Amino acid sequence: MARPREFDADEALEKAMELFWDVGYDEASLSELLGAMAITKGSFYKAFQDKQSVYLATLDRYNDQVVGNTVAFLGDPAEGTGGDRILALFGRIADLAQKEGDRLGCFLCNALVDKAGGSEAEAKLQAMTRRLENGFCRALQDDGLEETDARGTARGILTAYFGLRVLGRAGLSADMAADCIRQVERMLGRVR
Amino acid sequence: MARPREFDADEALEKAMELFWDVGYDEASLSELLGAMAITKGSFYKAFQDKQSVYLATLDRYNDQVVGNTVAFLGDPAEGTGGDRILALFGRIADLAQKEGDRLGCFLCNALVDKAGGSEAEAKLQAMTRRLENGFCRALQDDGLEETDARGTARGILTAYFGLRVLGRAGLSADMAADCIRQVERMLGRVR
DNA sequence: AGAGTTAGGAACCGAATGGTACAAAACACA
DNA sequence: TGTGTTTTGTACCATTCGGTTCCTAACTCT
Repeated sequence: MARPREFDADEALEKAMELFWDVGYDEASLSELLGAMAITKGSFYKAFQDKQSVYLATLDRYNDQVVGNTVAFLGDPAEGTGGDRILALFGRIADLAQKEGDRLGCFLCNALVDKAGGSEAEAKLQAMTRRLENGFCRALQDDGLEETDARGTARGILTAYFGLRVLGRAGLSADMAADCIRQVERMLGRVR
Repeated sequence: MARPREFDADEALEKAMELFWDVGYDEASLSELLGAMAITKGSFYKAFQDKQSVYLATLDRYNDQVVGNTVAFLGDPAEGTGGDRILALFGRIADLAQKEGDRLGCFLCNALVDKAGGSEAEAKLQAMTRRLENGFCRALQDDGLEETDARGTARGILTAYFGLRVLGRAGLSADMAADCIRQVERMLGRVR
């Protein structure tokens, strides 16, 4: 029984996430943020609390969507063995990074380095990291590895994952990516 | 034949590097920078050009000192085989990261994610990355690996290196670090 | 001691920062 | 067609940003 909102809050949050993902928290000024979200200051502060809470919301969004999809893919038996899924994930990331102009990297990884958003953001990021680790771990367990072995290997793979995403943001070359993936294969016991 | 400088420019640059290392480029405001360097604005702009050129100078400093030392260590036969040196380096990093309160990570890695300082900074960072890769590569060649094999493995190790440093900045646990190192051992062909 | 030169520090600059206040606009409902 | 409610946009806020100006202090050399 009042004036309806003229923008889609979810869509605006998506745009905000893309900006934070690209340039980080501080470098994303409020005016840039408003431009990306295609709303004005009034709507912004009416719909959300402030810049930081929008940042936290985008972290949640990344967790729900990107991390969620990734973990789901890692746990999907239809995509082959656990090892197959892990390698496929790395292949996708490498392909993405090689594309000219795509220098985003991983929002989780970038945000971990950024250290913005206070302790609340840090807690979210650690939870996301654990979730990713568990995704790798379960994929390995699907291949018959016992809990402790799978955990250890999963952590090694998680490390390689973050490393690859840093290099992707730095501008990864095709053969560099191929070499990285070959090492992941070695972690999976697939000697080549 | 004039008034001498009251501060050590090299020492001030060291402090500037520590600040950029910790919080990144944008988050390090000029006043914070001046506080860390223990000089006032007049001296700052007299001795250096501006904030960005100081940032670039700290990147050079990191390259000269930290990256230089690391590569020197990797190439020092007195420290054991090439594999020994690589594992020792990872062990040192893991120990450092586990220490409570040390959440700096690697300046090179942080700066790669930060994407600040323009194309000049980017060129320096890519050069540093290549230098590190070559350090790993030569260490592996010392163990008898041929050029192409060493190159591929070095890149995998470089990836693990960056991943470990991201996790270190995120707050690495002791067993997480141990698991990561175990995977590096696997890359080195030392099955365990 | 005096001249010449450079460092230091404070005042000042416009622009941009994140955030607030408020009036006008646009709707739902009676 | 009002009436009440919420959104929207604009004007405004103090603060901080990186950077400049300029005068004084401190030194070296003759």
